Amino acid sequence: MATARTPDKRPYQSTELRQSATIEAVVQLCAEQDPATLTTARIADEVGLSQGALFKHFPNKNRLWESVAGWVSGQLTSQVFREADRHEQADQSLEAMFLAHVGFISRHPGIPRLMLGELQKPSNGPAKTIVRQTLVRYRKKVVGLLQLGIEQGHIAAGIDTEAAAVLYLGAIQGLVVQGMVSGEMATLEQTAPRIFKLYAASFQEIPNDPKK
Amino acid sequence: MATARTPDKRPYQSTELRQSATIEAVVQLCAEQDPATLTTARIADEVGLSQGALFKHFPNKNRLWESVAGWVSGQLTSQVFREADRHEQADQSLEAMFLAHVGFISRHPGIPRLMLGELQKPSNGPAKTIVRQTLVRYRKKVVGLLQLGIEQGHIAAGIDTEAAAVLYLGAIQGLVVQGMVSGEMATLEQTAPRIFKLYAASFQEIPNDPKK
DNA sequence: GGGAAGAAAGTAATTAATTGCTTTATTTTG
DNA sequence: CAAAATAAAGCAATTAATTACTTTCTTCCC
Repeated sequence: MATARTPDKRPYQSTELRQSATIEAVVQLCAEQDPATLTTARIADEVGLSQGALFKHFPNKNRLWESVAGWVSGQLTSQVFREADRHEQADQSLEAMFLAHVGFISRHPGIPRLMLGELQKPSNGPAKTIVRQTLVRYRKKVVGLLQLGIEQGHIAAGIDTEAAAVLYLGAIQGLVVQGMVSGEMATLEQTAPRIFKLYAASFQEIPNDPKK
Repeated sequence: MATARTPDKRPYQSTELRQSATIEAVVQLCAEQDPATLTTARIADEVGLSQGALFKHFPNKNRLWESVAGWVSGQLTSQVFREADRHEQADQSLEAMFLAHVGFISRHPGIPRLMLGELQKPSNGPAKTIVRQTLVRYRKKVVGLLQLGIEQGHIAAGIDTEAAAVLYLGAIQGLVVQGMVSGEMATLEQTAPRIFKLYAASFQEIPNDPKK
């Protein structure tokens, strides 16, 4: 008798599709809610399922968080690193990475909350490990680019590359926190170039050589 | 018959003393536990009270968090700003602030978790407002010092002071996140000078004037 | 001063609500 | 109709807050 209540949405979907839809729903929800307070009921509601149905696609909540962390790590790494590989000069790669990273966050405002929330957990669960390894890999990439830039002669030779990598990630962090304080995550991309320009000034090869 | 079990501790204490003891216990606990998972029972246990007794001194949990946020704000502001006022040159003030801030965090490793945790909450409760206002005031202080430094001739004139203030806070953020990733909050003070040196290079007045 | 009177501070037990997760029942599909 | 997927109800555990009651400290009056 009663036909489908949501006509355009197929009521039954494969576990694979439900999983990716759930992960994206979590990322979406984190943009407006503290991840720690996210209940399975709220998540299920966002996907369009009942709370119990969620556990047909994920064995438990922890595994769901693990999947979310994996998705974030993969997306962030691929999108940012890809942008870096499109340039020859290391300093240009760094700038492209920076802007791509900020853009990614701007498109998914919940991700800083997600990653910071994981890092805050004292227990070394799988999700936290994924986030940590992602950051470690990211920092190594930055250090590598800085050293390449030194070899290319575009970055000052005597620079503290480890510190510069920390400051690089810190610049993004500061931008994000500033966005959280002001409540406007939308204007991030607007401010990002100004921050990077200043950051780059800290290791720029000073063209004070008036040999000619 | 049985005398006091803890001889040197008076069993009954004033609400005022219990309040400050509770606040410090929370700050202490945040160093090893996610603030969101802190229960009133755990806090009461740390203070040495029963769970119910806590509500003799705080009307509810929210007000307790509000008090904690106020304490953190006051301590951070007074300790860091005091250090800044001990120098004449603005660039020296900035460095002293930076190191004092890192030292304060190093002494209370739970505070970044506390502040970030509050900022992550979407609701604009009193505690979040306190944290936000503290950061806003902090940033204005940094901007003011940067402008003073420009007037004094120790900081490059054409600098983007707003961006430099964001990068200043970002440098601390990056240091903290780096500490959380590596799990060692103790080595913060050791790395801090390297980060600040690099940061300062981004706006240093370039002594490229070989007039003599 | 000393001793009731009462305020303040403590405990243990209980409450209502919420949580992650499980189980039962219903519906849809091939 | 049977298998598979979903929805709904239920469960054990945990939470902040309240209760009823006891113990300690303070105060005030004769």
